Amino acid sequence: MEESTSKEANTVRSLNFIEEIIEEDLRMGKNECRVHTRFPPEPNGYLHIGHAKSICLNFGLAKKYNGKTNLRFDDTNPVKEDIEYVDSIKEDVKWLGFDWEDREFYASDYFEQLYEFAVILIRKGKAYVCDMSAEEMSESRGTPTRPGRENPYRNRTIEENLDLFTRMRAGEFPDGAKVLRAKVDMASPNMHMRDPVIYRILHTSHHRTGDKWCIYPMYDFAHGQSDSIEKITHSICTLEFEVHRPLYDWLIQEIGIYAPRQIEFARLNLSYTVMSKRKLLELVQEKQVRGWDDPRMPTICGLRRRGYTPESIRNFADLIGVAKRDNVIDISLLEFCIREDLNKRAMRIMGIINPLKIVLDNYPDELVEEMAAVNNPEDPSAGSRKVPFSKELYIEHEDFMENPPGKFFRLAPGREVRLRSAYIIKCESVTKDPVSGRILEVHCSYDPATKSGMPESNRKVKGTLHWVSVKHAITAEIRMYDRLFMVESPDNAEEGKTYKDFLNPDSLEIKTGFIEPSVRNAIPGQKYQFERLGYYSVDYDSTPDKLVFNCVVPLKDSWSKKEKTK
RNA sequence: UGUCCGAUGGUGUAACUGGCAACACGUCUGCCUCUGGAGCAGAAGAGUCUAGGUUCGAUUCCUAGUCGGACAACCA
Repeated sequence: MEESTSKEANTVRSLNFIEEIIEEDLRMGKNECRVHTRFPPEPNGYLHIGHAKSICLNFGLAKKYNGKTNLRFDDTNPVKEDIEYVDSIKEDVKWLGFDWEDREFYASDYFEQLYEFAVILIRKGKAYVCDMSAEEMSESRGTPTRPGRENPYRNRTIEENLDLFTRMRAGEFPDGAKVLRAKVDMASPNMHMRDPVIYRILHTSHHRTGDKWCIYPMYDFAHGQSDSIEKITHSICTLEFEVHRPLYDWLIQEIGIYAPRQIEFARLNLSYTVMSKRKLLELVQEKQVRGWDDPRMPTICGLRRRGYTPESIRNFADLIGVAKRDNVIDISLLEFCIREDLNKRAMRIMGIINPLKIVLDNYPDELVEEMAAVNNPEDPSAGSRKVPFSKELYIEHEDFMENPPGKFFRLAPGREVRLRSAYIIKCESVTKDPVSGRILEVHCSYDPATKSGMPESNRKVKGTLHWVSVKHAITAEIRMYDRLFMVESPDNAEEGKTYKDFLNPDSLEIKTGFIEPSVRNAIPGQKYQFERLGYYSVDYDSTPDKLVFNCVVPLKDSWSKKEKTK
């Protein structure tokens, strides 16, 4: 005991590289020793498990160092954004268990300020209005290995630029006619420094600012400054923004405002799924799945609907760690997290998915007994419930074999087996369809002395089966899910193939199950362990008349695994 | 043929900042069990991309190379 506590005390968890940077900054007394992070989504899609990693990171860091985290929407592109997405993002962050308090911000809140920043740049001769078309611009920008060319508009006077930019804002020019560019260095080895566009004309109304603006800042001109305005101390983002950092630094330096410290980490990849907003959107639009919250989707709302808990996702985010190298996390780690959580909390019930009828020949025809069943062996406080037992029962079809192999511990002719929370039964005979040879029902005898809880019930038998009384069972729709893709990395498609070629045609299987009556009033979101099968969550489609369950994750099954590897 | 970033078991992350590699998932044994779940006990699995160098000593530092990733949207 003492040893174990001292062992735990000695296991000081090592810091990840971001925590190391933060602690170093704290030691140096930077930012008055504040830690202030932010989660900055663009409201143009639903959040997925990769965002969950970032959310847990940002909010977790602030919590650890007594700081704050803002929720800020980087809503600089009205053509792709929508209020639907901001609502879903807020819901998802909240559901994950994080609170941004009163700090819900929008880059669009800063449009006026950003405009002023642009004017500062123009006045300093560090920005100019450019009339080139997108094609011309891309042509003159060069390539990563070849420097770009300077263009004639680069040398417009400050006065002319000021005038033109004012008229851009006033709506004098059509979309695409002009842009405002930062004047940095057309020969920079970093493409982002080759006079990047910082404002474009878009006569599109914005979900928050309406028609107030017809010019909108580019992300690169809004993101860093927004962090600066919010006095973010550590701007944590994914690796692909590493090359943008010199631009952000340049902008902030030239404008002369507070400089946050940007730290980049590797985004999450999960095996057997895709993680890009674009691809997830395609799956939704092409109806490959039933929507953003389809339980097969790696979206947060999909995982929620599937039956994942916020705790399990937070724990997952914790276990995967943070680093800069590319990674692909095995989906089995996510599954481990939800099993671990639900094992401690989910009520156990009995349900049959592939029914096989058994008849207890020596059981009184009309008798119904109420069997006491433990709700959760992991949690004594969960109590117990009554489950009706009668002469005719359903068991799982896979739990019976006529000619079983060696290590089969379940029901077979002449064999005894325990019915969970009930009696030990013995298989006496099998009735088959004379034509097809299919097993119709199995006849058994029960041993009245072995009722669960009774003194003589301790007899050891090899197997225990779950069951449900035929006349008391309620039916339910059971949605079984398999991985969405058949290969580990659907993104790495060989020539001529796309991730969609690897979609698993059997990722959804709908079955009708027979469930014990105690769950009749189950409400959507309620989670259960169907004993010996897996964890199931009541779907939103469920009604009192028609229960619908989602299989969250099956229980580990060392028997079927052994069979499969044979 | 550029710039930046990275490289540790099947996977992910560590290694107290130079002292012969740890934790978790997964895998495999055994025990236990009225869930073949859970739990318990144990095992296998990397000598840290390569080659040099510094050092008594390198996963940690230096150099060169190899491999992988990111970057050429009026997207974010």
